[in-house]
Amino acid sequence: MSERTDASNHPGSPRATPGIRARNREAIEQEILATGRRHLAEHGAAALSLRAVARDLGMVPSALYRYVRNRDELLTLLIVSAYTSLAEAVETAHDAVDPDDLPARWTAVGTALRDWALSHPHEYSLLYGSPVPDYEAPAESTNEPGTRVQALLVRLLADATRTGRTSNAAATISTRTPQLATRAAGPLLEDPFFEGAGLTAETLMAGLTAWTLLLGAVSSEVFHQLGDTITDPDAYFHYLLDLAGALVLAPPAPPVTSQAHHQATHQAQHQARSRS
Amino acid sequence: MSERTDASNHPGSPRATPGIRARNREAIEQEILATGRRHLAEHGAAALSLRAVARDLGMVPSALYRYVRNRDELLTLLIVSAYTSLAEAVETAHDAVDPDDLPARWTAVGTALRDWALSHPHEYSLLYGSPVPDYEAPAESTNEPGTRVQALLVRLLADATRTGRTSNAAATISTRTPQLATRAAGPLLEDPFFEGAGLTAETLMAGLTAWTLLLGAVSSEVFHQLGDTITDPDAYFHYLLDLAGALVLAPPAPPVTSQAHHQATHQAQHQARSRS
DNA sequence: TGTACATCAGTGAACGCGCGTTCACTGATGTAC
DNA sequence: TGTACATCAGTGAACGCGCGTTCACTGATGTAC
Repeated sequence: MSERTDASNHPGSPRATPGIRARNREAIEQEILATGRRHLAEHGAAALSLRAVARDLGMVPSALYRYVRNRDELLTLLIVSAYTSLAEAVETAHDAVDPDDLPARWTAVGTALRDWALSHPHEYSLLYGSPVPDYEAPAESTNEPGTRVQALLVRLLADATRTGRTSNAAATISTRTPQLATRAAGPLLEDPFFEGAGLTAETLMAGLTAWTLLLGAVSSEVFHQLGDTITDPDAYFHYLLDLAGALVLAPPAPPVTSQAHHQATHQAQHQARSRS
Repeated sequence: MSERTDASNHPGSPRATPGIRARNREAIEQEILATGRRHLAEHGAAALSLRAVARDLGMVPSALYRYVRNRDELLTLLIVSAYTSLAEAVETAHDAVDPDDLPARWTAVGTALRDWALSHPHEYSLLYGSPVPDYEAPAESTNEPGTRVQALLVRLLADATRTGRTSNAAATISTRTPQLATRAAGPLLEDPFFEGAGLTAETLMAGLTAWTLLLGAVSSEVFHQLGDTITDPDAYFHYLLDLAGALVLAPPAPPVTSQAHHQATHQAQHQARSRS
């Protein structure tokens, strides 16, 4: 094999050995993605055009077709890239936190999501805004990166369930909640995505509520639907985030005497038992 | 004046008396709006074009400029029209319900909003989805129709506050909520839109939470973000709607003995007093 | 090591499309006297 | 009542723009023998 590659070195060629074409190809694929991302960030998905990207790369438009089947495929690549960027931001924030502090994990996820959205508004729109007309993302390339954040939250729910630190706030404030939860969440619990996490219907639905509230809060801010009346978006967001977290997770143990701590733990375990 | 109009009837003209031009003008303005709406509904805002609308009307494109300054103005008209259509749907549903049954009013508003959104997805996207690129809605024409639904909800909150039927669920499930509420809602309470409703910071923020949750639920459904895992969107929506309502309104008096009803009323009034 | 061929990246021209907007114009409708 | 003029709706042609995509091509890179 190495002989092959040596042999491919024509005399006088100053370039490195293995697959000069393959190298260039990968480099250019990266450049295409990068300028695609830039265009997306600056002008939004609707204005994304193969011609414009080619222009920016100093290429003729038709050249792009060596790398991409058509405009839709470029869009798909960018969607995957955006999901990945978001997921990495969120996972990094999440992993920087004491894994045993469940509310802190929720807060980290929520704030990271919001920060990412505010600094990548067009990407956020592409992922969680109105669908791009006449485009449908192919599930096979989009599903996995598109659910990493949710998967993280399912792990959080699973940890909470396992250690008896889920909240039953929803049932507390609305007596009709449990039956509605069972009806809505029943089939979901058998979905591979949730199966194995050991969630109850109530916990799953509380989690979905928190997620919906989080996305709603971020969307209303990114899409400028708050009007100019909301003067302190930070406070508004953290109110919602705190409330959403409280729907899912039991309140954190207050800084207390060891005896009170004992009680809290006991209570949590009791909850866990009565749930199974 | 009637002489004038009579005089304008040329001999042989079969048309009615007052302002044949004015009549035609209004009729055509309506037609433009109607076909604009149709295009919006069928292809979405991004695909809305003056030329296409003109084509559908059997006119030459330049003719539209007699009625509309440019494309953006048409878009503005359609936005106002969509807001109005939504508001009318919601108000009708709301007014069909016993005004003293606060939870029923909330449910009516929520379901009407969802139904309207599901049957007008592109209009909903235009109002509550990602912003249209390079377009900013002029506040002066958009503000009033764009806040009718929220105004309705503020009235609901005001009624609840006045009769002591607000919920303090948020404070119950998260102890940090009240201070966060004060911080976030403080300036808002002085906004003319909320002033005079007599809301507390907590109630206002609970209302905003409910609204965010409602929009989040509807958006996730209209924008197909639920994935195919959610098999029963009705149940999912009603779970969220019920929960959102319970954040704002005290639980409805159960069907009880008159004595228990007495107690409930007493308790509600106590709440109302302790709040002021 | 050298030669013949295959592969591949990128070019340049062209296709057909739809868009918003301007402009000088015609002919009907309305108005003043 | 009749005439002269003003207003207005709608026409038709044109401007300049950008888009996605196809196609035959050149020349460099890689491969088989």
